[in-house]
Amino acid sequence: MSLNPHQRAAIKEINHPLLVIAGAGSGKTRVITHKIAHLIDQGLAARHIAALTFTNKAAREMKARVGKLMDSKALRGLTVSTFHSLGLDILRREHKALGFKASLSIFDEQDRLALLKDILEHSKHPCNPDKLPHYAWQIGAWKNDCLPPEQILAQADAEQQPAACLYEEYNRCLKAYNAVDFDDLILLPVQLFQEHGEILERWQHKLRYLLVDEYQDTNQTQYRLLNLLTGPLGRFTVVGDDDQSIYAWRGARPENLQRLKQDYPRLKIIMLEQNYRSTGRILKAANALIRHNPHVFEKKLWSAYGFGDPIRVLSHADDLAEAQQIAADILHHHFQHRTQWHDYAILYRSNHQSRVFERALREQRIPYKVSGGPSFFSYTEVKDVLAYLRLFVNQDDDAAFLRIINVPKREIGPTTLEKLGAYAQQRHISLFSACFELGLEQHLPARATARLKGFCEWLVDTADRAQRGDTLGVLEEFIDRIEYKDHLQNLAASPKQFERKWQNVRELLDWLGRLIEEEEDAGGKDILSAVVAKIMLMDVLERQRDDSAQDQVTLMTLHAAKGLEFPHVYIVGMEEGLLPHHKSAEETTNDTSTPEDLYIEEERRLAYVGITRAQKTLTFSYCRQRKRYGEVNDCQPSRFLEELPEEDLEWPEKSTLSPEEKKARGKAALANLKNLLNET
DNA sequence: TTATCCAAGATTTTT
DNA sequence: TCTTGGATAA
Repeated sequence: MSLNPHQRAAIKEINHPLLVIAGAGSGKTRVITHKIAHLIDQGLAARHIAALTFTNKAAREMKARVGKLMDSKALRGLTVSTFHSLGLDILRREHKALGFKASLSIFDEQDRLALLKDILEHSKHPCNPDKLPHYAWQIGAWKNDCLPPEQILAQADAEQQPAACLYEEYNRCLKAYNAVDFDDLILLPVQLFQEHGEILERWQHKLRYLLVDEYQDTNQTQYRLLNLLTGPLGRFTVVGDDDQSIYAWRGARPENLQRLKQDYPRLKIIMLEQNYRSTGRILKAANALIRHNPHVFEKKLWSAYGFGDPIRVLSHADDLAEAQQIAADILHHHFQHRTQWHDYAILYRSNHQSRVFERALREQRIPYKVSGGPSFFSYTEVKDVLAYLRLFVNQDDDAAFLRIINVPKREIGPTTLEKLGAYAQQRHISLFSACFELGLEQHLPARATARLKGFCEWLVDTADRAQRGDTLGVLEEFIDRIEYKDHLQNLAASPKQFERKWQNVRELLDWLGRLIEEEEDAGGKDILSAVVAKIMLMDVLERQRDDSAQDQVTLMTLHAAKGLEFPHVYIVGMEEGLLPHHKSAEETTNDTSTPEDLYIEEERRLAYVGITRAQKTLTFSYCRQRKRYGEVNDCQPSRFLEELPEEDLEWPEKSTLSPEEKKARGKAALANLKNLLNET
């Protein structure tokens, strides 16, 4: 397909910083990939170009698509990666300037929580242990806003003071463990560049043009990184859509779109409004819905395709009926129109809604896949094995140490660890180092010390052999040696569960094998270290590479659906309280500026994302009653249904209430709920 | 140190 | 309703 004039303009514009406002389905990935090709044609070497995405999947896809445009020789050295991978790359190369060793560990969310808990238990912070998740969230939020501890401590009010102290202590511990968390992968490079002009210059020299996908999802720190890397000239193209910003709750700052105008006066803005995905009617509905949000960049999607079928709105007695009828509807439609199963998607607000649909689809013998859900790396067995690997690479990684020191059982229990921890804390050293200190024997019984030492020696020995060669062989052997398989068998509730867990371990090892090979081919040193760091940044989607080829109905959350498209889309659970979801009382009080409105706006964008996934037909559904946590509740249809053009809806059960009455009811119900939450 | 029971809490989640 | 983690007993 050829490019339209706007797309072509976006590709040719290379002398000004460029913002492309790209509506859903307007071919934004095509713009980025063609622009990379264009830049190379203009004589800029591929190694000076970087395209940044948020997910591994997006990066992979982009790589594949550029690969189709140009031959691989011209693309050598091109960077197409996630923000986090780029950050890791920078950290691994510049670790000395930041005072880290090359063998970094990466802490995930669980590691962060465990570390914070440990800090609270071992030192006398004035923090309430019950609010641990809140502190973890707060620290992440500060890091996403590019605010290091020193700055927070200086400006924190009395209420924030405890969390600020905790933040500082937490960072100190990370440093001591030679570890960074996910947010540090962006924040530390920013700090590095701010403090070391010569290093920044080197990187600016290396990366001379940056392209960013899903720009509306950048947070403050990522924006700053972009700022620094592209320099005052602003050699970048960023592509985004403010209407598809659905990650503000995670620190994304869609206002980064507007900020560009102020920070780069030379900025050019190009709008892509022609949609190559949906029927006119679906776009009309999407435009109508999103008009209810305030806009800085007015845009209106249009399509050269036909107007299409009316949008259906189905009403059901309860969630069970909803699932069964939609399964029946898909079955019927499938046979009537001779479609493929993968033409259908069922989208919902929250994961727990998938259950009842899974059952209904199974009963109708409709093949399906559930996308999303728990990440591969959230499984205990995967985390355990990874913890061992992290320790092989970096023995000071206390989070990993604590995780597996007694897994499988080695008769090293809480009492021993308690004493070891206190000792390590007092000497300001890692748990691993503490095991070898002579002074430790005064605090612990000889048997316990011997066991600890024995384990540590084995660890060093294994790590050594793994680093010297036949890395994968050593890894296979160590799984055997610690009798992890037996451990899983003992732990598992059923043979089936055991099978699954063991399978996960095998899969992890397969991956490691592949990554090790890749790394060896690339001729890198420190192979194990590189591989372990890389695997921490991967996600479950990597596994589904093969799945996607199968003919199955897709079930997923609206969040997960961003960037995808399906001929026939069902958006289910269109109810007040579910699709605008009710927020917890705590969060409501946290925000300062009209939180209620901002919140509804993001929920509306979520609905917008859902609608714009549909190519040919779109069906909404809601329940009059829904079972929640075992309790039956009455539901009202979502206010968003009222915001769609009535003449395009086929809504047989539309209630007799006027829109105003409904809106009032919805608001009242929400207010009521908030009061209830506040009181308790 | 390990096994078992009970209570709390349950949006979304790119890395 | 279901899962997960913490407290308690053996």
